[in-house]
Amino acid sequence: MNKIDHTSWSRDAIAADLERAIHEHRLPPGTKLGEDDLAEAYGISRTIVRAALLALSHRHLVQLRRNRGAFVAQPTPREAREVFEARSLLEPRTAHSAALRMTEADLALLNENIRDEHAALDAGENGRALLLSGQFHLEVARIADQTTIEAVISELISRSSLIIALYWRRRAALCETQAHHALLDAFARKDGAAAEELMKNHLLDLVASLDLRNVAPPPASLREALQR
Amino acid sequence: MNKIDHTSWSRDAIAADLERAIHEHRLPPGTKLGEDDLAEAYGISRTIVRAALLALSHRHLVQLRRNRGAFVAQPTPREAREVFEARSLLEPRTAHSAALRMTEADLALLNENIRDEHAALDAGENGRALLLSGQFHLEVARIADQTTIEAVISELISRSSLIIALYWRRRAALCETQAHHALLDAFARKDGAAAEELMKNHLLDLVASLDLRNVAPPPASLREALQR
DNA sequence: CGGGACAGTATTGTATACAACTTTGTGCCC
DNA sequence: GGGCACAAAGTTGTATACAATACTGTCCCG
Repeated sequence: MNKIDHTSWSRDAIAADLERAIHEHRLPPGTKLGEDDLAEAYGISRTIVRAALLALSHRHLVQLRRNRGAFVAQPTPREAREVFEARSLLEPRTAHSAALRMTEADLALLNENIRDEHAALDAGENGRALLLSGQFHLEVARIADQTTIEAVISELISRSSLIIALYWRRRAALCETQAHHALLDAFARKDGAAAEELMKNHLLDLVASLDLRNVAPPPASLREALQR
Repeated sequence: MNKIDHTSWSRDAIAADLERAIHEHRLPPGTKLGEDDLAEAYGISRTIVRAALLALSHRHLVQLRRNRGAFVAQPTPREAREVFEARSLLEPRTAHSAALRMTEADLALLNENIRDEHAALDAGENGRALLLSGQFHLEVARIADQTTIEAVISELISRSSLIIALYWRRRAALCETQAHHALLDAFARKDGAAAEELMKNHLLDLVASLDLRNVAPPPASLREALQR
């Protein structure tokens, strides 16, 4: 693997870099993240890589298996349901708060985000579109000015990206940006109740677009499958 | 510091041990957690201590300051409000679900928990009582069978303990166990709506019992105070 | 030819050595 | 005596060496 150009990677920088790659589906669920590989790729020692992997494991993006290594997490159907259950408890009310606090600058930012997402979709950059879609939700939490809830939602969004990688059914990504457009309208009107309802339905639509029948997620490797 | 007897402490065991000590207020907010001290106390090298501290920092129980060390976190009044805001979004609905799924064994467990809490209070073991009070809330999430939400609540409860250490006003701890008793009644009746409402009010009471006027939390040390 | 034991290889787990930084103490100069 | 520069001590940050464990391939035996 080529060395990634960067003067000096910190633990957090590496964790963020990996999280982004996971979020964009460049590192699909089950991918092994070898310590030596990563250390060489980033040009540092395993010490920092280990710390970054530990950080990602606390966000449930990486599964650590003792003496076996780190793997990009593979949420089960149950975990997938739970993640969206949690999001539906947090995000609608957060959208409500955000609507009431919305400024012109915030609206412009969200609008730009939607535009970029469209552009990414048109260019066939699905990973980037997914990342931007997540950023939209995160931005809403930021606008609601709830740092703590924002941190929780941030993790849930990243996990949602893994869930989508495993269980996405429809290819119709249009509904995504449309829902965001509708939310933006409600935000522009500072209509908290409408934003709350739209967010709630948006999340329900997302879950509905998943195929969570009890098919086991693809194993990390053929070997893994044989061990069961 | 004396060496704590244990054949071999793992990273998670140390993190759990420290978290418990923080939860019970044996390690008050601002306490410096020196790596050498902990390594000697647990009879292991700094490597594992660092990993445990990193884990705790991800739960916002420990604040890591580069080149300065690890300190038991000192939530700001704002953070305190946000933590209870998050709890009030998650816990009432979770209590609702729990009520519908409640079994006799669950009821017995919760009942025992309340009894222990009473006993601890009578014995003047306030730290232990606080830990048990937190466990009650965590147990509810477990009964609701929502692992993901349970993990989030677990962190919020631990942080709440730090908040209470810093901002607790009333000494009247009676309301605590009374609220838990009322919840238990609703659970026994499998009355989800009542449980949801009781939990909501219980959390509101908790916030109301805090003094979150913008007094800065006590500094980690005299030195810290002078630096500002 | 199949299966199991075993050795070799590769990867992770832990401890430790050293570097970098912060803090603390001392002394000089004004 | 106050303040600044500098030196010393202590603590954290990072890399690396070694130990422990898991994986892979080979050989031997039935």
